[in-house]
Amino acid sequence: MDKKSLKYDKTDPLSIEEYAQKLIGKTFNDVIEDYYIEESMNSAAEPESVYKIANTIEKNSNKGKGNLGQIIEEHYFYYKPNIDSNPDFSEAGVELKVTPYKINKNGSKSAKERLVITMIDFMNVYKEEFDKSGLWNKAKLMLLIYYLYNQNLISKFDYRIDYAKLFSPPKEDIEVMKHDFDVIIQKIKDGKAHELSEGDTLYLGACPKASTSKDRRRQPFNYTPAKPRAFAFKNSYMTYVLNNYIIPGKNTYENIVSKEEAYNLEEYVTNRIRRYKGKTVDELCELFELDYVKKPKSIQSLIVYRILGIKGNQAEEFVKANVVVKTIRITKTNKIKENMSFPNFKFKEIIKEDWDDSEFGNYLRETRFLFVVFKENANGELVLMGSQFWNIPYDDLENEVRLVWEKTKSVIENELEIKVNDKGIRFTNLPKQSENRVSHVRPHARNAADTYELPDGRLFTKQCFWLNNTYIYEQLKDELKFDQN
DNA sequence: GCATGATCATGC
DNA sequence: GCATGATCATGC
Repeated sequence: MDKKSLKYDKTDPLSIEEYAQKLIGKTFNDVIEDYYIEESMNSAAEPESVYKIANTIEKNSNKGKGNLGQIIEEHYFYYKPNIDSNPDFSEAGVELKVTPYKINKNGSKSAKERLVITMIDFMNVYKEEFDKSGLWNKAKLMLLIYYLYNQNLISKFDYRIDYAKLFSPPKEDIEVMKHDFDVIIQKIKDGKAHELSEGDTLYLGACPKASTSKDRRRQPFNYTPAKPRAFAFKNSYMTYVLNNYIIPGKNTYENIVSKEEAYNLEEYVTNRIRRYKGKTVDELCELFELDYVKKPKSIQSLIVYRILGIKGNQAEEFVKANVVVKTIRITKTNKIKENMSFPNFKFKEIIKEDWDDSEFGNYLRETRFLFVVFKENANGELVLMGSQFWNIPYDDLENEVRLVWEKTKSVIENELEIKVNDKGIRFTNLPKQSENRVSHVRPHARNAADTYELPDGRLFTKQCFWLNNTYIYEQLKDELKFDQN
C-alpha cells in the first residue's frame, strides 16, 4: 500500500488510537486475511506473493510471540518494525505494544506477562538520565493492544484482540519509576549488573532477556559478564494498568502515599513504620482500634496496614509493585520462631519445569518483600522493631535455592521415598532444613489427607518450599534484631 | 533447643 | 473449598 493512502494520520496519536480500535474483536488471522483482500484488490500484488507472506509468517510463528506484534505493524499499520531507539510511530511519539492478558479462574483479568520496553545497554545506559533515556522515549506514550491468551487454541493466530488504548504512566507512577531506574543504574555503576534482579525495584524492573541461558553481555565496571536484561513494566504493574486504565472500572485499592511523596516509596514506608518502634502489639491494637482480645493470627499484618493508613489489606502501591508483606517474630533468645512458607507446588507440575523458568524461582526473582519485625520483650510481649524491604540476593537464589529445587524435582521424578515410623509419622527424602543454608521443603496442608498426586499415581500431602528461619535472620539489618539503646 | 512433620485459622 | 499465613507436637 502506498504511504499516502494510510488509513490513519501517523503524526497524530489519537488518529492512531482510533484506527487501532477497529482491531477490537478481530483475531490475528482476521487481520492477515483483511490484508490479503486489500492487497489483491491492489493490482500490484500477485496472488502468489500473498501466499508467500502467509508462508513466512507461519514458518516464523514458533519463534516467539514477538511476531504477533509484527503482524499488527506490517499487516495493519503498514510499516516495517524499526530497530532504533525511536518509538514505533516516531512522528507521533507512540510506541506500539501488542501484549496478552488472561482471564483467571475467578473471572478476574490480569496481564499474562511483563511488558518489555527496551533492552538495557549496560555499557551506555548509566550515562543517561531518566527523562532523556531511550527507555522513557518509548514508555512515555504507548499504544497498548491486548489480546486474550487462550491455552486451548492451537494457533496463536486465533487469539482475539480485545482492547486497544493509548497509555501514559500517571505522574505518581513516573516518580516511582524514576527511582527504580536510579536503583538499576546504581547497580550497574557498582559493577553489579550480573546481580540485577526484577525484585530489586517496584514498577520498572530489569527482566532477563536472553535467547539462550548461556547468553552474557559485557558490563562497564566489572569483568564478570552479565545476563542480558531489558527494562520492563512488571506483570503486577501491567495487571493494574489493564484493570484501571484499559478496562474501564472502579479502582478498589487504597493508596499509601500522596502524589507529592512518591519518589522514594520504600523510604517513606520504612520511616512511617519506624515511628511506632518500641510499641507492643497490644498498644498498637489500642492505637488503631483493633480487637486485641480476640487477636486473629493476622493481627500483626493488620497493624502494618493501619500504620500505612490502609483500612483493609490491599495497598495500591504494593499490588502494583508485587510487594509481599511478611511479618517476622524474633524470640527473646534472638531466633526467628518460624520458617517462611510459600505457595504449594504440584508434584506433577514441578517435574515438567526447568529451574530458569520455574514457578518458585520466578516467584523469588520477581517478588519484593516487606519484612516487618516484632521482637519478644522480657514479658513475652511482641514489640515492633521496624521494617526492611528485601529481595533474595542473586547468588543465594541461583546457587542455594536452585540446588534445593533441583533435588526436589529429581526426588519426585525418581519416586519419592516415604518411610513411616511406629507413630504413623511419615518421613521423606525431600531436601531438609539441615541440608541447605537458605531453603528446604516441608508439608504445607490442611492435614495429612490434603494431597496432590505424585507422578507415580500415589497421593501425598501437599508440600511447599520454605526459606529457613536462620537464613531470614541473617538477612535482617541489625537495627531490627537488637535494641540500639 | 531444634528439626521435621502435621495441622490450625482466617479470608476470599 | 482452598490458599495462605501462622502455629503446634514430637523426638532426638
